[in-house]
Amino acid sequence: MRGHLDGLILAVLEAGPLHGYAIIEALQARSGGALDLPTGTVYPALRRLERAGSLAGSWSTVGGRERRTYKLTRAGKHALAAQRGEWEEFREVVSRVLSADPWPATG
Amino acid sequence: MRGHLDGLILAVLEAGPLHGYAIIEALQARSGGALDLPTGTVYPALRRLERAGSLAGSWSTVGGRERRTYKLTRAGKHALAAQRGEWEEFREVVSRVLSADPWPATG
DNA sequence: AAGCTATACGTTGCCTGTCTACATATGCAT
DNA sequence: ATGCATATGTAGACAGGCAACGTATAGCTT
Repeated sequence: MRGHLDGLILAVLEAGPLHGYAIIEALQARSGGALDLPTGTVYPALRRLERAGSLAGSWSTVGGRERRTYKLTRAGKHALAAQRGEWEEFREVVSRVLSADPWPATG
Repeated sequence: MRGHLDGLILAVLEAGPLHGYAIIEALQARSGGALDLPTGTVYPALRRLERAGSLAGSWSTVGGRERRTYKLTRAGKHALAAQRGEWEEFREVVSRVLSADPWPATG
């Protein structure tokens, strides 16, 4: 996801807290199946976001299985807003350069 | 530029061959000043693209200064088309997930 | 002549993010 | 017992991007 993973994770947690496995499924669902991120990508990212203060994690046991549920912190919401802004800017710049007319100064 | 740099470089070379320094300036111009890429980013990328067969480089001397001018190869044009396709997909997925309604199933 | 800026090339070495592969454990169905 | 879905995680490799550094010429100013 080339540096945009953090934003995506924060975005799916905006609707409410989820645990890691559910986050992977949520990303899959929201992307229409396009995003199938391996645990080796997502779990470290969650740790990273927690360490950064964007997420708060807590353990619970559901049906004999251990779960670590993450929720957005206030800082996380700000981070999400920032990520959305940065994404818009990034998107615009890349789209502009990528689709620039190959004919310089036609008229 | 997180993995999209190659596409941007190929895109500015679509209009015609340029040397490294001019590529940096072209990216700056096309992005409205947003992109100010350091040489440590661009020159290795050019080498990489040449090694990959997307660019063909040639030396020349202009005004006593050495220049390495790069032009798109046929493979490079295909690579550019592929990059554009990938970008569209990437853009759609990220935009969708990032801007997904926080209210699941409103009605 | 000395110094500065713009032009033009490049490398080295670090940091970060991502992924593959591996490791662990439970519940449930067969 | 075997296998699958659920659920967590780590270790190690790899690649891209960047800051910092290094080299050199042309041209202008002082």
